[in-house]
Amino acid sequence: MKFDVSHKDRESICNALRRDLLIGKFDFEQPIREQKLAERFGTSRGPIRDALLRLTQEGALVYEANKGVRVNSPLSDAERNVIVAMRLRLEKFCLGEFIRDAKELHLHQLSFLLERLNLACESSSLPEVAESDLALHRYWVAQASPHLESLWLGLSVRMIMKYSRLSNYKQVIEEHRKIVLAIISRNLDEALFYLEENVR
Amino acid sequence: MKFDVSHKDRESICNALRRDLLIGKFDFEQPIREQKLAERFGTSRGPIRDALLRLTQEGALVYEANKGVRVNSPLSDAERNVIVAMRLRLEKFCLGEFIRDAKELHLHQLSFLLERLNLACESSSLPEVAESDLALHRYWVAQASPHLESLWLGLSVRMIMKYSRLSNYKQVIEEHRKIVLAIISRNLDEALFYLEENVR
DNA sequence: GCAGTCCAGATTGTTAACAATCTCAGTTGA
DNA sequence: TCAACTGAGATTGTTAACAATCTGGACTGC
Repeated sequence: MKFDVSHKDRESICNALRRDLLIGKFDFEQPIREQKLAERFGTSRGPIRDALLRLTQEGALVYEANKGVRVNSPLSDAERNVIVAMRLRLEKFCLGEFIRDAKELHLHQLSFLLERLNLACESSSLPEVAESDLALHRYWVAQASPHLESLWLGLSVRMIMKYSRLSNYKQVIEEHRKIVLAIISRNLDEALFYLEENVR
Repeated sequence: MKFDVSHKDRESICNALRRDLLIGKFDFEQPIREQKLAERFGTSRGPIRDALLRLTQEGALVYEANKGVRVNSPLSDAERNVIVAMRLRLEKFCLGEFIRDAKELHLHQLSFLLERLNLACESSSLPEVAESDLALHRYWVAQASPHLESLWLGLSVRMIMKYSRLSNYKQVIEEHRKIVLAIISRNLDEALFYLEENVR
């Protein structure tokens, strides 16, 4: 397993921008300029365009011909409800598969990701909390179905951009601790219950 | 080698490739080469990369670092069921919004798209049928919520790539005629019923 | 004043050349 | 024999230059 901390490849650029969008670093509707990002990441505009195009397809940005991309406008409450329902439908399926198939190694990895979230909350770093939160959920999704992973990511980012209720760190930790404990004891119903409580 | 000079902008390239993928022109797992597509569309590799990246995010293709993209592997039945459920959740919401807000103009446009599907079926052209089918559904989704349009597109493409049951043209026409008639008479329950019958 | 025109700077769109990486057949040497 | 190495060709990754388009403000003629 390898970790990419460099900020030079496309994946890392995309992740860094996604995190900025998640924590509300940019305003809704704000235009995003390629040249500025190219300077920030120390590359040419090519890889930047790749990352922006990808975030556009995820729904975080919106593209207009010959005008580039800007941050997408916020969802209506009704639209957000639909997205939440879709994410829950997807993530519950993955959680079921995960609990059925997870080996000891995977459960241990879950504990590790929970601990990472714990540390992020204790240091009160919003970017770290947002990323650790997503990474934990993403783990069981990716393990259960790589096919559905990028779809899940788009839904989650779009959800969180609307209401970032990650400010109550104590509650964040408590909710995820309940989910992970239920998974480790392979109690599907309990895990689904706490997942719904956390996501909705 | 045949040139597709009528399709030069990124959107058109993406649409042309998506149609090829929908009708099964490429095998699952088959690698897609940038240079070959660049020659086909008469452009350089830049715009081709944009289109491939977008189709990757939609889930039709899959990317591997330094190896390019290949056609994604087929979904399992369980994964497809999840996708179908998500698409229905999304499209039913949009259909509700559409029936509530549609003006005479929009209903007329619906009739036009239905007629286009009709002609495609009569000429037994699979690419045309696939495209007209998607265009019809896409219309009420886009009218109801531009925010959700690209999400819907990804779900639909991924669904259809697994089972292309578009071979029974007579049934395709009949199913969509029922949906459109229900929409025009603003009968939501009936429209939702026929939509579920058609999608699932 | 004001609608219309025009220009210059800013920004995105495209291209070709080059760099980095992968693939795979052919070779080597134990 | 066969595992490991090697190198040429194929393919993707990146870059800088150039083309096309948009934007905003100054200018013009009325």
